[in-house]
Amino acid sequence: MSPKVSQAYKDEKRAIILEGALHCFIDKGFQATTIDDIVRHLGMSKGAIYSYFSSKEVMYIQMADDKMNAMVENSSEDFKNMPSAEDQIRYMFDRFRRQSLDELRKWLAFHLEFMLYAARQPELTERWNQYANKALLFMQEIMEGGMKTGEFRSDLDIAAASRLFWSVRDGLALQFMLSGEETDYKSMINEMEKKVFRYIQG
Amino acid sequence: MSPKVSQAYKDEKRAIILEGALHCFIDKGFQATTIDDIVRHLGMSKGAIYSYFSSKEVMYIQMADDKMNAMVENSSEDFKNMPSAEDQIRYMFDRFRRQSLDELRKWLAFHLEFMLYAARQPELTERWNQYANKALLFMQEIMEGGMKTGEFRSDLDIAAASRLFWSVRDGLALQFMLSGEETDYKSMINEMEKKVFRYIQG
Amino acid sequence: MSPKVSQAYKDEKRAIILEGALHCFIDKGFQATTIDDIVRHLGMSKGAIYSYFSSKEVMYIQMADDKMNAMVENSSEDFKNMPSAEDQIRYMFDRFRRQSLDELRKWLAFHLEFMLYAARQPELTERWNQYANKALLFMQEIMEGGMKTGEFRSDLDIAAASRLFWSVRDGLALQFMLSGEETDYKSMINEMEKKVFRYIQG
Amino acid sequence: MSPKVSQAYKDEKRAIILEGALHCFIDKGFQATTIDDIVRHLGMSKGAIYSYFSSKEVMYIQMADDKMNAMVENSSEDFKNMPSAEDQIRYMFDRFRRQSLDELRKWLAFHLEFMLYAARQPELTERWNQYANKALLFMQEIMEGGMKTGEFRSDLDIAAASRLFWSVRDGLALQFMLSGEETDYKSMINEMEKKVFRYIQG
DNA sequence: CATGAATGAGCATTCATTCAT
DNA sequence: CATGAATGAATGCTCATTCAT
Repeated sequence: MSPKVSQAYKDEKRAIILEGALHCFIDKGFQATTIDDIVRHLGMSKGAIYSYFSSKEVMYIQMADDKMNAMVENSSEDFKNMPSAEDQIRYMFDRFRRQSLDELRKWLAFHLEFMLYAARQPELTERWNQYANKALLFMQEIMEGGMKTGEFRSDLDIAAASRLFWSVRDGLALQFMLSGEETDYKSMINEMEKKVFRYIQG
Repeated sequence: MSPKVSQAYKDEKRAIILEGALHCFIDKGFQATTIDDIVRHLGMSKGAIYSYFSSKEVMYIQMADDKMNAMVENSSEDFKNMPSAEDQIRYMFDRFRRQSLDELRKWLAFHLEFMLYAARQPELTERWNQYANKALLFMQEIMEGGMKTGEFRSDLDIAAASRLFWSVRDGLALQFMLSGEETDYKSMINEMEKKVFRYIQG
Repeated sequence: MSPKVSQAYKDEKRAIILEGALHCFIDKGFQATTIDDIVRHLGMSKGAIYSYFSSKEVMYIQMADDKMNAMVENSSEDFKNMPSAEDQIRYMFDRFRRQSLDELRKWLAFHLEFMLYAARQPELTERWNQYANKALLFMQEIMEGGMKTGEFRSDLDIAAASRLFWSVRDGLALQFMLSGEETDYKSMINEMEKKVFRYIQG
Repeated sequence: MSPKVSQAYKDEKRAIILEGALHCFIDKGFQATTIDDIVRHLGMSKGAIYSYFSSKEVMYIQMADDKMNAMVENSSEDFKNMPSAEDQIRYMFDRFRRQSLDELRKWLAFHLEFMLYAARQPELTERWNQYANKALLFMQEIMEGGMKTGEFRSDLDIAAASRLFWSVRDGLALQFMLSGEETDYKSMINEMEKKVFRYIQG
């Protein structure tokens, strides 16, 4: 498997490495994962990995970037034919509900570890903030839509409501990070959904 | 057969070490902090530290334990002469408000890093859950009190409300972990306070 | 049964590779130059290079060999129609003068690095010595010529004088390896030229 | 062997490490010497070495610095009671003669390798030039003394003569770097000595 | 034949922990 | 008891060389 491989091949390999590394990072954490762990998991040579990523950190950042972007982009796609803002927000809650606690925990562990990592490196903090803003704007646009159609109360503070939405989502996830039953989690999402709608619909 | 050093001396020294290590862990994170960092910060010998704690990890766990216990205990103390449940909860919000964003961020970074660390070690996960339950119970007791005095609505699901309280608190903190202004943070606490009371008072 | 590629083509390619590698070795040194540096500089594939040279070391040795031989051969060529020994030696000094300090430094760096490299490998030491002897003989022949024509003093110790010539040349170059002005260098060559002639002409 | 060791102990250990590393660097060259080589040669742990020197490069530079300074300083010491400039210069030649070819070769290999290394790093080039200047000044002072006492010819260009002295010394050493007999080397030093004196005494 | 992706031994450096003094 | 020098396994990364396509 060697020379003159297609760009598609390279892209795929790159994705495979990222996926394998992600698996390890989720399993043991970024700092605790060694390159050898990744090598072992992927059954690939060290050199191969380093020919696609110049450092463990670059891999990590790239991975976080991809994940962060995917989150907002995936939603946008599904929203194409949802005219109602309420539907859009209910869809978001559905997505939360669809994710199993197990998945949630892995996702959150990765997410939080990267946040802590970013908190100690100015240029990453900046990137993180851009992502956070993207998520906030995404919500604000939905809410703006809802206000225009009269679905939501007219005196809604969009910025605050958007923050509240994510804050509720993050807080909830954090509560169930280390313990809790799937059913309790789902029912709390329902509870939160009600509260959020009570708040934005007045 | 002299007592050599008193127990009090030992306890104090132990506390000093823990405090110095905490400073470093907050500053750079647990994994990134080296024993030499702590030694340098404390102006103490490596051997001294190792005679009080058998490993860096033991120090970390002990420290987290102390912090977690202190949190609930401190509140309990102040609650002695607060008969009203509403006052007690408002007091909690006051404590959140009194903490500067800067302090919050440091506190949260330590808190989250330890949570991630605990998530990967079963025996620590257990300990963490005990703490989380303690915090939940603490809130539940307050709410129970509020229901008895009629301050809160009678059909309140105490367990859910308690979870909601902490969830709101955590979510809020997370929102402001990497960016955001002090004033925005404070006003969101106020907003959350209103929402929480609307929820528990019906 | 086609000749595929002609020998001439191969020789040319070989020369191109050697030239490109030389550029890199002079720039960064042998050990510090990676095959990738050479590949990048030549715009050629790794495989191509390895099909002409079995290792980086072989390339290096070949290159040094070529350079060493070229040095003496070039001179011999130009000497064809110089009957006077004095002219021949003056011509050598002219060649030194014509080389800019910048060129000299690059040339010397390569030369010295190879010498150090050779010093640690018996078979290369041998080869180096053959070259050194060639250079000495080359000078001795000139001087012998000069003695026959009576240009140089009759009691000249040819071997010593030849060593002295190269020793003067090397020492001078070494003096200016890391610093010094072009003009100082040139004037010292002149000075040395005078001294050498005073010595050999008596 | 451990805590609260004296400064003398540390200095000694530092010197031992430097000496051991020098041995390896001379043997295999700086780049080719691995930390493990040094560890093996010294029978010491890697950590111990790194607690005295922060990197292999720092060790190398320190070592070169020491050697370069030692050269001039040693001579200065011996010159205290040598009133005649001629004696001083003859003493220098004696020192050259006293050094065996074997020692010379090792010394020169280290010297040249460091020079090549320095040539590629601006801040080291600077340091090297300072040393070279020191050596030049050292000679110039001797010659100045000789002119004052009338030992040397009055129209001597001190700067040029000083350069010539070192240039002769370096060129000679280079000639014998890879081959040559001890006796030839010694007799060429004698020859050079004569030439130098003929030059400076007129 | 040419290509360049893959290999993996090798390297400099770090750091938690130990233990001689 | 306290000290801090010593240890050495572990880690991230490099690069000459190979060989499947």
